[in-house]
Amino acid sequence: MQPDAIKRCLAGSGLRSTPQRYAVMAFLMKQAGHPTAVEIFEAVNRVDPRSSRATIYNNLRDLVHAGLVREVAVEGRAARFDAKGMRHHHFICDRCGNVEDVDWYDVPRPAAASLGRRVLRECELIFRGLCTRCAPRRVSR
Amino acid sequence: MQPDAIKRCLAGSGLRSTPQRYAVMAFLMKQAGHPTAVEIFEAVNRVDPRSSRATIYNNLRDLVHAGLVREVAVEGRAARFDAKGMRHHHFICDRCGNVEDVDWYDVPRPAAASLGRRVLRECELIFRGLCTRCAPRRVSR
DNA sequence: TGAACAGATTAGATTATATCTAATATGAAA
DNA sequence: TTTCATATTAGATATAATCTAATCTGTTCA
Repeated sequence: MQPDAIKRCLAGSGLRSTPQRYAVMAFLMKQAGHPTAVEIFEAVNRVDPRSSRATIYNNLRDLVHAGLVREVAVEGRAARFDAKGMRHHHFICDRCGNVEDVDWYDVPRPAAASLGRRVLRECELIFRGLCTRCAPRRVSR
Repeated sequence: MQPDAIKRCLAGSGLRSTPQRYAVMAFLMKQAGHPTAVEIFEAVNRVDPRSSRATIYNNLRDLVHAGLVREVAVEGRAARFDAKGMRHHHFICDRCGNVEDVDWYDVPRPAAASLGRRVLRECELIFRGLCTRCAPRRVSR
């Protein structure tokens, strides 16, 4: 069990462990950034068991549905994915579309009255602006 | 809201007032929901000056860039748009993808340390779950 | 008022992203 | 092992958005 945390993780969510699915999960867990489906496709195929595009998308859908992976929609660009490790918020760059993590802190929930009959599953806080690479260097003044 | 207000609004953002652009803005301002680009395309063309798909997308891009309209990316679905009227948060339905408004309340900003060199423009709070139509009806009353 | 022209519009092609199909293969339970 | 529900595959298809290059138009200013 301890030798393979990923397999346990998949089994615990009722997902069969296949080389392709395992590779996607392993890649996302060791990855610091927030790759797109195509980037994941290329990365896992660079190693070995060749995964088709459909398999990557299928597995990402299943992993998101199982709550192991988070999908971040970015307007005008491909969605990005990350393994749900430590809780965190997301910063999306206006300029390059990159997604970066921001330390997690608690967010106040809305008043019951403004939710009405809606069933709240989660609150997501997204920051927008210029990411580390796109922000202008500070100029002494 | 008088028709002139829209023209002033556009001019104030350095945007020329054209029948097509005006129609997009007018539609979004009188619209309670969060239509997709295609829905806007169909709605404004149902009235009169025929707008091409490209014009709808161009104008939406310009209006978003001018800060008059907000774009909401929804994973796996088309983006949705609304005129920035009163500040509000968004609720995205897990099941149908609909976007609904939630009363606005202030969100605490992250600590400067966790932003680093990043330039923060805005904080966006997104709620997820089941929308009014998709939530199961309450049994007891 | 009416040129002039920067900016806007157009139809349709193109690109980008994601899903579907149906034939085949495989993990894991028994 | 055998079994079979589940997963994978290549390629086609669907959907969302952008691009192209020809044409048109709002606004400015003489």
